[in-house]
Amino acid sequence: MKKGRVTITDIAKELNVAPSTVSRALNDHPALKKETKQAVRALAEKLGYQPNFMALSLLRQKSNTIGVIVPEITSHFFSAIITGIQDIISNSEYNIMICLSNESYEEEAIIIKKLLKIQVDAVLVSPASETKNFDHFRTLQKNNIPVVIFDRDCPGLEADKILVDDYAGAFQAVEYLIKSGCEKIAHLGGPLNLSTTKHRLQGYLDALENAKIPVRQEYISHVKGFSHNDGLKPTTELLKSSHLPDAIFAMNDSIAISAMHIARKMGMRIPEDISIVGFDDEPHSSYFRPSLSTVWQPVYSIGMLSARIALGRLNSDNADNLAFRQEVFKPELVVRGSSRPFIVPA
Amino acid sequence: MKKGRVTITDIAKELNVAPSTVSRALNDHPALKKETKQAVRALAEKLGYQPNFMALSLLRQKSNTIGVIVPEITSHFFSAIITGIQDIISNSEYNIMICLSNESYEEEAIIIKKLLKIQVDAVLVSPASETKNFDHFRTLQKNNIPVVIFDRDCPGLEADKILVDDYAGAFQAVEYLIKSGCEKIAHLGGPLNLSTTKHRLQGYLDALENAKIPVRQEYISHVKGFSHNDGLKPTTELLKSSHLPDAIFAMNDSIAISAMHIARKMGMRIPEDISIVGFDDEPHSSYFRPSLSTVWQPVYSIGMLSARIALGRLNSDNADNLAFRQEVFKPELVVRGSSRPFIVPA
DNA sequence: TTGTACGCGTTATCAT
DNA sequence: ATGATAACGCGTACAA
Repeated sequence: MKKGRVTITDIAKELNVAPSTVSRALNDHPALKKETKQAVRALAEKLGYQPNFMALSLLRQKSNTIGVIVPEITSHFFSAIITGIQDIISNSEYNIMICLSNESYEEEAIIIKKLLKIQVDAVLVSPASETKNFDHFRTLQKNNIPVVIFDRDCPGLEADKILVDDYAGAFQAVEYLIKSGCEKIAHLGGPLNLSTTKHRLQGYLDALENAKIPVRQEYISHVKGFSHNDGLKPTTELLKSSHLPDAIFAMNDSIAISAMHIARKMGMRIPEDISIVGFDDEPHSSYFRPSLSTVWQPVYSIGMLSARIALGRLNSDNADNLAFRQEVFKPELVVRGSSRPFIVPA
Repeated sequence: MKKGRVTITDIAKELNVAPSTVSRALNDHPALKKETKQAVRALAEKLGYQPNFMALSLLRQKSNTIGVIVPEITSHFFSAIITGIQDIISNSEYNIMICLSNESYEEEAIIIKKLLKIQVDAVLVSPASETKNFDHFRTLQKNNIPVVIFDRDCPGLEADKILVDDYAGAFQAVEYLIKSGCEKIAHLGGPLNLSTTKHRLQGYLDALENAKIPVRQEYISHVKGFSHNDGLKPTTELLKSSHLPDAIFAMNDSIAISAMHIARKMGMRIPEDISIVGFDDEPHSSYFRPSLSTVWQPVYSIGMLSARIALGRLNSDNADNLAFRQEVFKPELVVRGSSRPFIVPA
């Protein structure tokens, strides 16, 4: 009796053949007698033989692992993207390793070192909000590891990119607010170095300009964070000012919801006194009262496409020569109860 | 010039020493001349040497990977647990591989085969709601892979378990509803083979009995799923009946929120006409109007403790002999606006 | 103090 | 049709 797992050598000994024969039998090598093949397979089955993944990895210099780096997973946004990635990759030969940067550049850099160490075959990444320098991603590329950027762009970095047209989404949202009769529209934005929030701000600004509404700096604030609690203070300050806005366009649903919360606490009616629009269309947003108007993003598709592109790079031999892909998904405004009704003319 | 990564052999050649010497220098072997050690380390540094993870894995027969299986990650509950797990494990030498069962027994079994194949060193798992047989977990154990069960219990399976006292949480919630004056309390429950929802149902039943309130079967329904949409139909049916309940205890926040939605749609006032209490305390629940009364669970701690216990098994040599741990966290009722106020006497 | 040889499990190449 | 051997990169028992 032998301890440990059963190896091809074990099978070989038992059958009085060479290990290489066993290997060939298991891999369905054409030049092999039917009987030997069958005998080997039968015994392998009986002994519960499992190929040793690490030995193969060492031999092929390939970990069969794809790294995925996201800022966090507690929001529906990233968890849904990851679900999309999983669903594609779990049907491939690859495994996926999910890593959380906690929006920290430093942690992101550490993660990349770790992924380099375990020799991942590809990396999908949505950079931390702190990240301004992309050299750590370039390091991956220098090691022949394909990098796919999703959701948050890295200007200047050459890589496959799956993005969302945040500018268009924001523009559409603010244009709608204007058409519904709002004139004093505030924006609760995010970090300026983040492509997504930067573009949302730009969409807001351009929609105002397009309607010849002057931009007022006191209507724009930059929230330090992405969750409910982070929106409370900025909203309070905004609504305490002498010039009350009649609408708020928030950079995401969580902030929009905390804005709704504060507005109501201060005695304002939604949407009669103030319209509120978010971004992301998180599943619970439609269950608020009033239900939250927001901008929907194809989260699941973003994940699936990112994964598919990564697999494409890994499977095609001439992958290196292929031009980088840049796909931009269109978001969609979803009008609900937190903003004044307005039928866009067809 | 050589392609590929630099290995200890490369360093050895360049320095005219044996590979083993390089290995020893890098591992700070005591019996080695200071100068050789320094020379090797200097060159290793210069060449950017990185130990080959796969070679080490093969040598030690250890993947340094811990598998984590959860039903899904889009709810805050599991994503927060995973964040807790990550935070502990990322400070160890281990990597973590997150796998989604999608509440399916079949997928769970496939995942376990995959984890077995890559020879994970330990597995943390919260079983799918479909899972009734735990032999696939036992298979892991037979392969000397420690299994840590969290949140959802596996009756009859001997393993480390990190659970929550769902019974107490439910009992507390329903007892509170009774004391606040509710008499016709309905329950929107989950699958009966799931320990969590089964215990919540039992807590509900016992709290009623404890108050000598007869149980009415038409007040109990079993929701097929865990998300908002799944709660709509059961709630509608419940509230269409001739015997209207004056309270609903839902098995989780999402279902509670869809119950609030339907109740309001049918013209009921919350909490005047009907009290609603959920379970989980998802972050957005406090922002609903009225804010949702619910039962809080220490999600992050569940994750951290599960990870710590797994690491403990992996690091101690006599781990096999150690008795299995079973930790049960206490949940806590959080009374908010969706249920009638009631001050519990001190 | 350092070099040699072997093994971890597998496959590919060369030989028979 | 199948066996022997080398190689992937590293650590270590043994030899020197």
